[in-house]
Amino acid sequence: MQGKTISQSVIRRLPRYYRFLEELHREGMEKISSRELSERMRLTASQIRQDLNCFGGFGQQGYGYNISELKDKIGTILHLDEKRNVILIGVGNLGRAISEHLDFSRFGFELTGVFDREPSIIGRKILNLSVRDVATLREFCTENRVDMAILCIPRTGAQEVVKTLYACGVHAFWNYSHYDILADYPDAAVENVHLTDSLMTLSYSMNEELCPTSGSNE
Amino acid sequence: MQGKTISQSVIRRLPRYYRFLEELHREGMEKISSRELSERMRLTASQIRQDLNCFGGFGQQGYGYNISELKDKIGTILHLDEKRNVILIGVGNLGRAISEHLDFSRFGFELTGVFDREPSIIGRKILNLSVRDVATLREFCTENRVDMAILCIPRTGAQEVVKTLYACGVHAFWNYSHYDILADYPDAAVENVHLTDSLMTLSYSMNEELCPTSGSNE
DNA sequence: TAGATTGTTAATCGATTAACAATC
DNA sequence: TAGATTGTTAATCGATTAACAATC
Repeated sequence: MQGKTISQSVIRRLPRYYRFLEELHREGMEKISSRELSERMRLTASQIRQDLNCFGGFGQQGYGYNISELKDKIGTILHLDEKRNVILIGVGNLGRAISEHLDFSRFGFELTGVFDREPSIIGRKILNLSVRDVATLREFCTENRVDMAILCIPRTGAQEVVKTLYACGVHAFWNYSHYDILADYPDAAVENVHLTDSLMTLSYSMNEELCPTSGSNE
Repeated sequence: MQGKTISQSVIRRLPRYYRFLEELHREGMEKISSRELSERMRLTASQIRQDLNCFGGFGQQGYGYNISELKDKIGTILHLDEKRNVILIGVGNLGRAISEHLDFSRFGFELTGVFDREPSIIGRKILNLSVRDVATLREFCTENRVDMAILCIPRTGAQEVVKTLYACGVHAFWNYSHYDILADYPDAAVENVHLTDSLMTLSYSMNEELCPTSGSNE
């Protein structure tokens, strides 16, 4: 379908476009030009048109872009309209927060299984699901379709769990652990969330002089 | 001190260097060459040397880099050795998870205040801190030094809170809300964490054919 | 010293921006 | 039709990679 492969830079901007378009749609706006969108998103109109044209001509000369239509088009590109089953491994603070805080269904995901290895946690309820023993993971994945796994466990546990999951055909991971999945499974779909990296980046920038005007070149 | 400004691409790689060096240090390794580090991190040796040389010559010809020393140098660049006070706004699932899951002290941060607006939550304990009424935020920030705020509240609440905080001199934000702080305060130090963007990116990549070998150019 | 590996300059590559013809 | 704004090509910019002289 797509002629060329899409660069990572473009892909990483798509969710942001989607969020902005969702918001504009909610506000009742019908159309928008690349110029106006560029001002709101603080990027260039050129970039927006380039990005969108990776996927086809979604706009109309002299008019702009239909917001609702464009939002849906990007949603389709992101596969948000497909139903996928997700399981969560690790029901600590983070796992519980992610599963209860995020509305997965907005993105086509449904949480269908929740696992932990702590006996004291197994059997508890998370949303409408009772926490299963991670020892039964293989069994669960063979009996149920699982499209993606969220890993909220430490690095060591993650390696073991991914091995099991990958063997069962689960090749997509939302990885909050620091285990480097791609090193072992280069063809897996992996999205790493390194909260500590983000915190360190902030740490760097908060102490830099925030004076873009001071241009001493000596 | 620094001759040139450091590009965002370089800065974003620093935490990852730090993590890898920490791990190598823990494993007891003493020195490493840019080539070996490049293999472990899956990037080029050139890039590593370029990146590090933005901040000075940390290596030694014919030898490589001293791991412990380099780790500390990068830690200093990231200001991880400075003590900063942090407050958390919003003690829902996410706020609680972040404050209890992450060890802030590893990065020089100390959590000194926790706020919410829900009467049912105010007064509860998070770590060793009892949750304060967000109405007392201004008071707290004038009486105590606050270097950074973590925002785990919805967009609407965030706008209000940032206004108060910014006026009190808090100019750094770890922002889990979808409120666009930089639009209103362009000189603030902001690190946005958009978990949903990450999820959408994964959604995109998990359905792409993961066949880098298939090179049909038609 | 010879070997290894950095620091740094030059070459390449890719991503962003600018420009403008196409077209609604 | 005239005006607006896209889609797309060309120009620019920045980041990555390669190469190699400096040096431990």
